[in-house]
Amino acid sequence: MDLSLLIAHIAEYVTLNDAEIDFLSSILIQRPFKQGEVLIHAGEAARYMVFVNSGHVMTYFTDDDANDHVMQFAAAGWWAGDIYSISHHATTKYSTRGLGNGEVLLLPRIAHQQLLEKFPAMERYFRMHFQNALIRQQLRFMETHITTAEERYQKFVDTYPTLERFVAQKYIASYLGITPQFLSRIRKRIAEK
Amino acid sequence: MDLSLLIAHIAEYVTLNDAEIDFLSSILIQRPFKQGEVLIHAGEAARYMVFVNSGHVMTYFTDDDANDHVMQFAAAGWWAGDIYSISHHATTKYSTRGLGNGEVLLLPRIAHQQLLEKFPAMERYFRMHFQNALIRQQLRFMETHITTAEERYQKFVDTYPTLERFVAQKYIASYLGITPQFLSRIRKRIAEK
DNA sequence: CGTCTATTTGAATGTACTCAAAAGCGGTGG
DNA sequence: CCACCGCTTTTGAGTACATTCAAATAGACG
Repeated sequence: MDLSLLIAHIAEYVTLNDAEIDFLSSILIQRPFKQGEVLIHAGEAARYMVFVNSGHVMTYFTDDDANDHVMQFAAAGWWAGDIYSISHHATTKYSTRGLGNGEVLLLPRIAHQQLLEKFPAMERYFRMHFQNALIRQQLRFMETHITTAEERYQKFVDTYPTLERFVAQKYIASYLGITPQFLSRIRKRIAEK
Repeated sequence: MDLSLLIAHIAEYVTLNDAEIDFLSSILIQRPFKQGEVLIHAGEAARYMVFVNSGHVMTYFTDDDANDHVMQFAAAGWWAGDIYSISHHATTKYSTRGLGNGEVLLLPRIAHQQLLEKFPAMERYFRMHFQNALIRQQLRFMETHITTAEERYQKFVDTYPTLERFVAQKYIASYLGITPQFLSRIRKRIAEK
């Protein structure tokens, strides 16, 4: 199993010893996926944290009118999924789906708790990880207040230049908080420049 | 110094021993504030984490056109302020200001780091705190995508029923991501029902 | 090739914004 | 105590950004 990406990610925050790496490698589950495959289904009890090893995934929820709302796109080297359901052990409202082919590492909920209890370094790692995730989320939130949809789309293209090849525009629209029709018009406007 | 609120908040997640409580009490700074007083100024190096002991505060940034954008309201028992600047030791773009009279506890940046290094329980506490803060922030973000301004205002009133007495409507409007004029119209519409 | 879904385009509509002015409100000084 | 000043809130009119509904076109996949 290839843990190098995850270990590199952790090493940005804390130094791991061999015992920690061994434990990690003993609890993680390798899970390849294909284009469009759903890895976590809404309605399930949340059993796993999801780390993207290669490719991309998206986490989204489906409302009563069967419209999907994308919470997050995650590229290789990112954590994905619905933290709420993991931390509260509740059924999740969010599904996580592969975009293109790739692979995720699944960290079972119980194993995650053991990891945190056994290894202070891992507690520290996740503290820093959540702290930074919160910072990014706050930034994204503030930006939606002060930018137009066109500016957000431009920024999205800059941030995820490869993603448009794998994911339907309607999901990008949803991620940006606009309708697919309006994204189509934005793209037309940009193309005409 | 009254640490009871903070200790109660921590106790929701972890159990503290006397050494931890003593250390906490030795590093925290009590800081009363009056209506409208600015506790953290944008442009400063971020020196403190801010815990609200009584009253309310808001954290906001001021754009080039001198418009304020409210990131967060915090009631007693909440942490406030710009985590980014604390964790990256950068000057902050956000100010934090008292609403009504009250008191905050300031946790100096360095002391916070010592706290995390010395006491695994505190590392655990902040991991859980940031994790939950991230969950709430994600929820708030998704909700802005699928609700109208009127629904968000209604929810705001339900969540912070006392806050409207202390804070100018234009700040509530900013928090909701709308203009003060439009909030005024929303309130009129609701009153007519 | 045919079917299903996604995207594009058009037209009408709605939500929220901008600009502008009036009214309200709170504090300060004469 | 009240008159004035500055700031907030309200109201009005016009506008822009984004949505909805509907239909046509394009793409993907068996």
